Amino acid sequence: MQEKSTRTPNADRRAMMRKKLMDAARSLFVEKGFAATSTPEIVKSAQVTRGALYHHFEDKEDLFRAVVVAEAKELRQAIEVATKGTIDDPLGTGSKGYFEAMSIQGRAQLLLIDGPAVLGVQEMDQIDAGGGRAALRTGLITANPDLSDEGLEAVTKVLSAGYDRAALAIAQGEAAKPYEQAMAALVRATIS
Amino acid sequence: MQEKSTRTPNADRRAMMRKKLMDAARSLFVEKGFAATSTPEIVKSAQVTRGALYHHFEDKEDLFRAVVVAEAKELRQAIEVATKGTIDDPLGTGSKGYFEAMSIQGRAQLLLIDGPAVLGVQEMDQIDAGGGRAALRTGLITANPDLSDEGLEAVTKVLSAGYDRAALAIAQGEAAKPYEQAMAALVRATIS
DNA sequence: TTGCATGCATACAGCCTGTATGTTTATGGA
DNA sequence: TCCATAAACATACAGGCTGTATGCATGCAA
Repeated sequence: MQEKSTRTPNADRRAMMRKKLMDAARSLFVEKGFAATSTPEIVKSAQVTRGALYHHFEDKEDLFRAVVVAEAKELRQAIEVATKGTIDDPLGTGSKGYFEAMSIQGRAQLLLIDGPAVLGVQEMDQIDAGGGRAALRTGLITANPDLSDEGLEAVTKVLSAGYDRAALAIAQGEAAKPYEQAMAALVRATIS
Repeated sequence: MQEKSTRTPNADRRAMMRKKLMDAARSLFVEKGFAATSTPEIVKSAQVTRGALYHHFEDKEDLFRAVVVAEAKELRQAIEVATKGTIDDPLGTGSKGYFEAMSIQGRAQLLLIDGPAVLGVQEMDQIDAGGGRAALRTGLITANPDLSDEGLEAVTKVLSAGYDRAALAIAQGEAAKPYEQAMAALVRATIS
């Protein structure tokens, strides 16, 4: 009479189930895209039932959102760690950190392609808040405090877009170096 | 031996039906996105039946592809027209033409967000071939023939990504000028 | 211990997609 | 002109997916 000795407190249980679903979902979303991934597939991969999924998430999109938010958070933290305590060339360091963090399998697809399409550009902007773009902006300002405040936001956004496209190209198998150099040159030109 | 039928069954009729479906589809895709648009909605809006849709297009994705390809073609032609016969500052002219062409309602969403998500980054790259990016590259080379051939492709891509993000931001209601200036500055820095 | 809330599984209704099948219309040869 | 045929389009159907409703079990608090 082996009682259920695995009496996991509800809070842990909840976190574990969410993680299990999010991991399975992430994997499938990356592999086949959001639209082509069905909830039956996800729960089968996670070895639970759709009841669990819809208990923990509002709907399929909400699960996707959770995956993307977690991904954005990891990216943000990776950049933070990389740039933490760097005194000289924070832009170069941050750039390196960004490319490295974005080389994680599926991350570019999730954050740059499916995210905007499924959640919308506006919401993805929110989710990204404080991510690479913010670091880039402070880096630019630090390197050249004279940068006009007026256009700074726009410059930051388009440069950040360059970084994103570079990361995506690299994720698709293109060589990294030309892109790293291209972005470095653009940033250098911007702050001088 | 049944030889190849050379008959041309009502070509005009065919073109008109395709256009009617593509127009209705474009409108709904822009309004609600690809995934949230159903084929019953599309054909209702076009005042035909799903039979017509599936007669002219393989599936919903194929219809979307047709819409996107047409959109990309219009963009390309608009840029061509704008830059045609410009002697000085072809980059500035092309830039202006690009932004103007990208201000068409829904175009940025279709080409920059839904396109890559639905058709994939690779295929969108094909579809865009000869579009703004090609014009940008030749413009860069013309302005400064010394640009290293090695990294030119990468530079072109990240700059092009900047243009795209700028166009998207403008399409979302942000002011155009800061973005136009930011891109002009980046391009200037690149060719000098 | 008891009653309730939470966690999860099962069942169901509605919609959507793609295909198969039927009907009309136009075309080009006889 | 008329007919055979392929294209154009409409209708019907099968399977799958989403989200919700419902039911049972388990942890928790009183």
